[in-house]
Amino acid sequence: MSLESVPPKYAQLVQALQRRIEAGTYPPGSLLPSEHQLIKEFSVSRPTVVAALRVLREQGWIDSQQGKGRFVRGRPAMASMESNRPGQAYLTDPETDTPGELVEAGAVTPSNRVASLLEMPPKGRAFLRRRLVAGDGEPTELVSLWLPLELSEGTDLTSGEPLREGVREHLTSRKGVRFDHIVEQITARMPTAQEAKQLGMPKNVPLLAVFGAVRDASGHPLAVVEVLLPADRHELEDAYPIA
Amino acid sequence: MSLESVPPKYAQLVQALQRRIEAGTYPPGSLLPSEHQLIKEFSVSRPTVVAALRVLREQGWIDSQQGKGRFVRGRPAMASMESNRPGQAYLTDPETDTPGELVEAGAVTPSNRVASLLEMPPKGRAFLRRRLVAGDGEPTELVSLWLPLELSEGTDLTSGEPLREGVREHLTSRKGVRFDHIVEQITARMPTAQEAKQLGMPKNVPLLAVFGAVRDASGHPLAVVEVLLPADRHELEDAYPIA
DNA sequence: ACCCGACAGGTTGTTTTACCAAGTTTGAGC
DNA sequence: GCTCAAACTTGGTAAAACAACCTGTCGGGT
Repeated sequence: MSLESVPPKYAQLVQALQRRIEAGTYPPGSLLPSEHQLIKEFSVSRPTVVAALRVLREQGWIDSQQGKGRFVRGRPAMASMESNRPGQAYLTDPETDTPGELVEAGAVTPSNRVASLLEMPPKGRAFLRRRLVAGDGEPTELVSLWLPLELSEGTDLTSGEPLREGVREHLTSRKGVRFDHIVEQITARMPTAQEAKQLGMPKNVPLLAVFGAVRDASGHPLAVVEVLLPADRHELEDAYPIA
Repeated sequence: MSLESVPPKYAQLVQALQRRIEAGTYPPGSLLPSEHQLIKEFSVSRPTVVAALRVLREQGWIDSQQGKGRFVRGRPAMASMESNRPGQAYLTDPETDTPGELVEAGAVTPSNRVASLLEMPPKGRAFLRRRLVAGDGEPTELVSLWLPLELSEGTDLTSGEPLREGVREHLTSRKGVRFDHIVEQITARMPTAQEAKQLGMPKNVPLLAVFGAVRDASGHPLAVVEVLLPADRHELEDAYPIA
């Protein structure tokens, strides 16, 4: 009983072509062999070849143009670029992984913006956990997490101790909620006196404020994360393909 | 000579099934009709049905399980949220589509940041095209495009006239370059006196500055787009799934 | 000599028919 | 009640045909 099952033919073809592109046999910009040539070389049928080429196109390795052929684009550039979304790290990594200091944990009346992102009434109350994250011994980020009160009950978020697991993992196991996607808003503003003091930054330097509204698959808001970054020391970087 | 070409059958099937899922005919969690049932109902062949269902699965509408069937997951949460990347619109849409005013077009010595993103020597020269984009009769964005000099030669970008096609299309047809992806940096700073004047904004409001380095498939830089937004009037919004 | 259209041959895109393999459920027969 | 075969499901492969599109070549005309 051989446990290793052979992959489908079209998947084997995908791998073979990827290897040739990476090895330079098919350099970027060149024309790939036509379907008919691939059929002959690999002794497979046309649907198999087309299935393999469709995968390669959807993954960004090649481009196809009706009437002309298929062009090599090279290894998809986005493969190794992991999105470095601020706030996402806070949701997945334990607080004990990054040095920092808990500055607030308790029920508050959130700002209108946060209340709106949580889809709660303007003067209602929510749970806030705020943490000053340090890097190289200096404070660098002020991270705030707002939750509906009922989501915070029975969790370790209300304690003053650093979390030993990520917020996402904690809420999933304790409350059974499923994070699905984040709606992110980025804006800039001048810091308040308190924020400037906490972050150890000049008062005339703007702040980058990133709001992340965490939602479940149906779009219902679960939490809001705000990350405040002094603009003179940090910036956001991201990479994405052009359609 | 009917200009409206009919979409392929499998695409029609995709739309029909999407409408039924949205209408609740196929509620989330339920079992979709089997391939055979869909073949009979829509009078198409099995590969056509399979192609449509493959698209739906890749887009996250349904789940499939060999031997059991296909389950409805519901409208994918990210479907309607199109990434609203600033700068991307400038690259794809004709300048004549948006009201605005060309404020600069010529060779300059770019800032260190732009030179670095273009991977050119610090004191070299590049072509700059800068446009003040208006909305509701007020200036709202200052969009700048830097190109290596050799990429600007022989294009309509050097003229003072508004472009009648997108920058990407223009450069692709004239110079044969292929845009592949963008590396984006977001930062905030105070406006210069000239920027504040051009944008009609107070001098004490910060600017959101978005740098987009356009690259080809091999990572070679092709152009840099900078979008300046007054932070009191605009912010960036985006949505993305959590892995 | 030059230009332009028709045409042939190549390419990918879409659809159909057919068959086999593999996983799941059901029910008939023991 | 248990076993196992039949009937369902989706996954994969093969062979064929037509359509749409691009690019040359070969004309004929100017």
